[in-house]
Formats: sequence, structure tokens, C-alpha cells
Amino acid sequence: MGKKGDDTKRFIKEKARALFAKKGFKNVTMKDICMETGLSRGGLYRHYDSTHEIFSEIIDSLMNVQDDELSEKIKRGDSAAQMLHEILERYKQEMMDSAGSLSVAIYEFYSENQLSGEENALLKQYLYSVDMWKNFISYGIQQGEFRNVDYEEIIDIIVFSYQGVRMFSTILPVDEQIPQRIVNHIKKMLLI
Amino acid sequence: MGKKGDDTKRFIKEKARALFAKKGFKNVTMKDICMETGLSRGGLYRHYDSTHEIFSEIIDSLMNVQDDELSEKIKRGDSAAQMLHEILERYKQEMMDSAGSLSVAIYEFYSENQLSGEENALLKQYLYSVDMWKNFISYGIQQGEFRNVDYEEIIDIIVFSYQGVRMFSTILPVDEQIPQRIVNHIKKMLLI
Amino acid sequence: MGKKGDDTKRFIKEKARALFAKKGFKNVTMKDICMETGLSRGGLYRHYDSTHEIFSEIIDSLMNVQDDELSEKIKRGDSAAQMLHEILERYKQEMMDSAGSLSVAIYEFYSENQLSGEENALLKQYLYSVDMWKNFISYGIQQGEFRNVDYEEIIDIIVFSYQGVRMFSTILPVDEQIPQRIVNHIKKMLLI
Amino acid sequence: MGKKGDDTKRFIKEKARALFAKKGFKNVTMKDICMETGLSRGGLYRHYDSTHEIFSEIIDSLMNVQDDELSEKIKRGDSAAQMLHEILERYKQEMMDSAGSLSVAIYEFYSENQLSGEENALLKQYLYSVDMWKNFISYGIQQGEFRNVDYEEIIDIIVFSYQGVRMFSTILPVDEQIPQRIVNHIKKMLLI
DNA sequence: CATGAATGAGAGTTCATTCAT
DNA sequence: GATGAATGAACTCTCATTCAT
Repeated sequence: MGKKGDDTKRFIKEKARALFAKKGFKNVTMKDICMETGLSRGGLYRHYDSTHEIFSEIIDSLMNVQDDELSEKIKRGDSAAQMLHEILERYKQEMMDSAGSLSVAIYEFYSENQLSGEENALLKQYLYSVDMWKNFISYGIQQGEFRNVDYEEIIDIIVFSYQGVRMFSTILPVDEQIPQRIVNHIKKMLLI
Repeated sequence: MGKKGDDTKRFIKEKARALFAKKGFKNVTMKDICMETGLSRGGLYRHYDSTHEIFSEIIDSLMNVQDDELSEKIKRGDSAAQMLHEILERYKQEMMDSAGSLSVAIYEFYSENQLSGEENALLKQYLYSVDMWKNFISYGIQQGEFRNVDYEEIIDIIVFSYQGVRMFSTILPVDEQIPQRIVNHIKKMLLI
Repeated sequence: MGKKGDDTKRFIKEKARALFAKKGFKNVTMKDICMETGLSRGGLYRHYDSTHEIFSEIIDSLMNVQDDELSEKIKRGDSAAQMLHEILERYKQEMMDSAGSLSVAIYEFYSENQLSGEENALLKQYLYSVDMWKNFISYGIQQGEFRNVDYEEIIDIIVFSYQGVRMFSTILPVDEQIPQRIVNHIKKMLLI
Repeated sequence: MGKKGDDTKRFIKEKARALFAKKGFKNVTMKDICMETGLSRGGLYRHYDSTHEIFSEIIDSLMNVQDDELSEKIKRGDSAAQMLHEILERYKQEMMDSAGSLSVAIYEFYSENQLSGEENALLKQYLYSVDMWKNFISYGIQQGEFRNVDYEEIIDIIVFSYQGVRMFSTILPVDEQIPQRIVNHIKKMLLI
């Protein structure tokens, strides 16, 4: 049973996240968040000292949503092809979800706060993705379901074209055929 | 024969471009540009009324650097494989050129100025790229140098993975193997 | 037998006094006192409504430390020279005790709360000092130990040079020869 | 012929000085100075970034009003007694000039900005005063007009009792007999 | 055309103070 | 009594923007 203050923090993050997704990082002010949450100036400052701090916490929680489900399925010996299908379906959704995407905000944020690699959630995220895909592709190959591809190449294609579309979608509506084509390409590369 | 005013405008854009590449769009103020150019407040305002206006002009000139060279080479019947190599070498350079990249700034800019498709340079740029690649790939196929690929799919892969890396590079130093692998992938897809 | 509330009040005053001595009056906030005492906002407010009120009470208790000892000694017929020596030794200590000195805080306090003479502890303190010295010097003369000096003149010299050094010491470390010289001067003036 | 900006700075300092004398250091805000000078927020900030900076400049100019007149008179061989009289008359005026006194403000200022001795105008001022008096008293002795006193002792008495009264006068109206008595004492000590 | 002083709006931040629990 | 969340006023500071020179 968390304290009342924690609830407020959660509530603030929720509201702020929507603002960041809509307006990017720098365009969101503490005042905006006050208005969105209905809190007073001082009330907000009791919980967070800056948009920076709020954003950091949002990013941290995003990054900590690790995909344990995948490793479980691998343990169970599920079909790699089926798993690939599911992952890519989720990717398609995400590539088109302009409202929920913090991509621009994240880039802005890191653009003004030049951090060393260690602290950079973006890098962590990239490394985590690479690692996840490495394990997964390796599993698919073992199962005889995936071609014997050049891991690193295909992973870079997956990760960066996904990122590229997500960025694009924050600005412009993305024709749903674009995610479809990218997903098709990945399948073609991997599946025997 | 340009007027003196045009020279000043060019000078302002040059200096401003470096600032936008470094700090993104929103973090650059008219004051920053004054300092960078050495112009006074009033002096700058005589030429431009806002960072918005300056940025727009920068983007416009970027977009207007059309690759007429390519169509000429096609007319001359140059080797498609050679041309592909040259294009991709330039892409590699660009993917690693964090200092010159306006990617984050552009996304920020369009993120706060929700424009309809018509006016959006980003969309124009995308459409232009698609068009360019379509012509080029079609030429390669005709010449018997490229495989008979699914145009749209390969083009989306090219365009968005390129964009994805450029964004990434504005924030973090990109290992040069990443552009290399992406370029390799494209070649593998296209070249017979 | 004081109540628990009185203990808390005493505790607050003790902690607050150290803060006032260190930072002056205006630079101490209720928040500072909360942090120093470990009390919560509401907790502190239950006892005091403002730094003003706390400071007033501190000053009042300072002022009420009357030197009854002196009059007793006079009654007993103690040596005036010896008493002078003791008083001046204490003065020397106080002139160098930068940490315990509320001088700056007191001046700040009265500077922003322009009070009529009646309520002003500073004036009371001055008048009390003058009175005390008048009695004491008069006693010394009677005893044949002090010169027949101009009371008021020597008292002003004592009181204001003492004040001047105390102020100075709140800001800068005072060379211990300064209090020594002042004390010597006073002795020279008074003692036969 | 100074620039317009310099005039404004002078004007700001003039108005600010009156405020500091009246309300001390911490109680004067940039807003107060805006109102007093009639400048807008931004207008004031163009010249000074903080009350701190304004106050520093005021103090600096105070400190730089060195008393070159004195050394000239010494060169000319003027009467030491006469010079002493003039100096002390000025001291009397200053001790009673509550409106013009920055004493409390200065103490507050240095109280919150703990500086090393070097940068501290208060210390400079003290050292300068000591030096000036040393020269002057030495001259008076040479001329056979002053007693052969203990320099340091009498100087501390002069300097600190003067300071003590100035502080007192910022808070309470000082009976004009007090400066008179102090001045008398100094004369008695020095003059043969 | 250029300068830089000045304006005013608005963001960030800090506190004294209140109040439900 | 005590806690700490919340309020609102006031202050600091930064800019885009205007304007007299």
C-alpha cells in the first residue's frame, strides 16, 4: 500500500507522458503539467523539481519493461516463426501509434542533455534490443526455422528501420503499408 | 549578383544551421543566433522575424538540393552498380556525421508546427527519396545489374533505416560498423 | 515542571538561534528551521507562526539574562578592579565569539521591523548596559579604585566599541589583539 | 562622454543605494529596484544580473573614495589639531546619518556571501582606515600636536566605536550627544 | 541598414501558510 | 499534537520583440 505521495507522482507521470508524446520534451513546461494535472505550482514542485526529472522517471520505467515473456517462450520451446509473427505484429502497432510515441521527446531530451553512454537510456535500449534479437534469432536458427543469417546486419536493419518509422510517425500519419512492408522484409530475411 | 542583404542572410543561415544541428530547434533562440553571428538584436530582426523563419529557409534549401547528377548519369548510361556504390558511400558518411545532422531539429520543428502534408518538407523529402530510388532501381534492373526486387519494400528499408541511424547519431556516437552493415544489406538486396 | 510543548519550543529556539547566528535573520526560513529541527511544516507551525516570532522570543530571553550577580557583588563590597577584570574578560570572549553572535541578525530584524523605542530590545539593551555601567563605575569611584571619569563618555566608548567589534566578528575573523586593546583602553581609562 | 548605458547604470545605483540604506540588503528585490527606477524587468536585467551585482558595485565605489585630501594637507604641513577637528566633525555627521548608512546592508551582504579576506571590502575598508589614522596620528605626534599614544589601541577605539554607532543609528535615532561624547573622547586622547 | 536600450509576457522556483488525516 | 500534501503569492530570470538614434 503506497503512500498518497506516490499516487500523486504516478498521476503526474501519466499526465506528463501524454504531454511529452504530443508536444515533445522542450515544449512541455512545468506550468503545462500543472494545468494538465490540476495541481498548483508548489504542489507539483513538492514532487518533482523539473520536467527533466519527470521525463527521466518516465523513461526509466519504460526501459524497465523488459520482455521476460520472450525468454519464457524460448524455454518452453515455442515456435520461432509464431513468435516472430507476434513480435512483428506488435512492432507494426507501435510504428503506427503516433500518440503514444515519445521518440521525438526522447531525442530532444538527450540532445540537450549530452550524457555519457552509461547513463543514456537510448543506448541501453539499443543494446537491450540487440541482445534480445540475438537470442531470439539464434533460437530460430537452432530450431531450424530461421535462415543462417548475419545476425548483426539483420538486427541493425530491424532496429533502425523501426526507429526511423517511429520518428516519422510522430510527425506525419504513416501509411499502414509502410510498417507492413518493413515487417514483410524482416520475415523474408529470417524465415526459411 | 546578390545584394548585400542576401549575403547577410546566407551568413545567418550558415551560423544558425550549426546551432540547430548542435542544440536542436527549440533550444536555439534569436539571442543565440545574435551571439553566434555577432549581429545585434535589431540587425538580426531586419532579416528574419523568428527562428522558425530561419529554420524554414534552411530546410527549404536542403530540400532543393536535388540530385540532378543522378538523372544525368542515367542518361549517360553509367554503371548502376557503380552509382549505387557511390550513393551508399555518401549515405555512410551522412549517417556518421552527427555534427551536420539536423534530424532532431527537423523532427522538433515539425512536432510543434503540425502542418498539413503539403507544406511538410519531411514528407516532400520522403516522397522525393522514394521517387529517386524508384527511378534508380528501375534503371538498375533494366541494365541487368539489379535483381528484380519489390521496389517499395526495399525503398522503405533504405529510407527508414537511414533515418533511424541519423537520428541515433545526433545523440550518440555511432559505431562505424552500423552504417557499413546497413549499406551491405542494401547492396546484397539489390546487386545480382 | 514545563510541559512537553515548552520543551519543543526550547528545542526550536536553540536550533533556530544557531541558524540566525550563522545566516542572519532574513536568510533563515521556516523551512530551514524545519530541516534543522527535524520537525514537519505543520509541527513547527503549531508552536510558532513565523521566524519573526521565534526570533523575538530568542531576543527576549537574551535580554532577560540580567546581571544580578553584579549587584550582589557590589552589595558584598567586592573589589571593583577585580570585577572590572572579570567583566572585561567576558567581553573579550564575546567579541571573538563569531558563531554565537546574533548581532547581524538583530540589526536586520530591527531594520525591517521599524519599531518605536519602547518595544525595541536593542534600545532596552543599550539602556540597561548604560545603567549597569553607571552603577558599577560609580561604585568603583566610591571605593577609590576608579578615576573620577566622565561616566557617559566612557560608557559610550565601552558600549559602542564593543558593539562595533561584535558586528565585525560576525563577518570576519577578528585578530584577538583587537579585543585585548579595547579592554586595555577601558582599564586604562578607569583604573587609577 | 559616457554612453547612455552608463548613465542608466549610474541612475540604477543611485536609486538602489537609497533602497539598500533603507531596507538592508536582503529585503531589496530586483522588483523593488524596477519600481524605484521606473525600469522594466528586462530593462534592469540588461544592466545588472542581480541585487548582488548592484550592491557590489555600490560598495566598490564607496571604497574607492579614498581620502587623498588628507595626505595633501599633511604635505602642506597643515595643523594636525585642525585636521583632527575636521575629520571628527565629519564622523559626527556620518554617525547620525541613518538614511545614508549602508552599514546593516553591508553586514547582511557579507553575512550571506562568506568571502575570503582578500575580496572583502569590509576588511579593505578597515585596513585602509587603520592605515590612514596611523599616518595621521604619526604626523600629529611629529608636529608636536598629539600625545605620544599607543597607535593601535586608539585606532581600534576610534574605528570600532564609530562603526558601533553607525550600526545603532540605522535602527534607532541616535541622541546627538553620543557622537559628541565619542568625538570628545578621541580628542582628549590625542590632543596635548 | 545597424545598434542596443527597453518592454512585457511568461517560465522557473521558493516559501509562508493551511488543512485533511 | 504531528505529518506532509497542497495552495498561492512573490521573486528571479529569460526572451521575443519593438523602437529611438
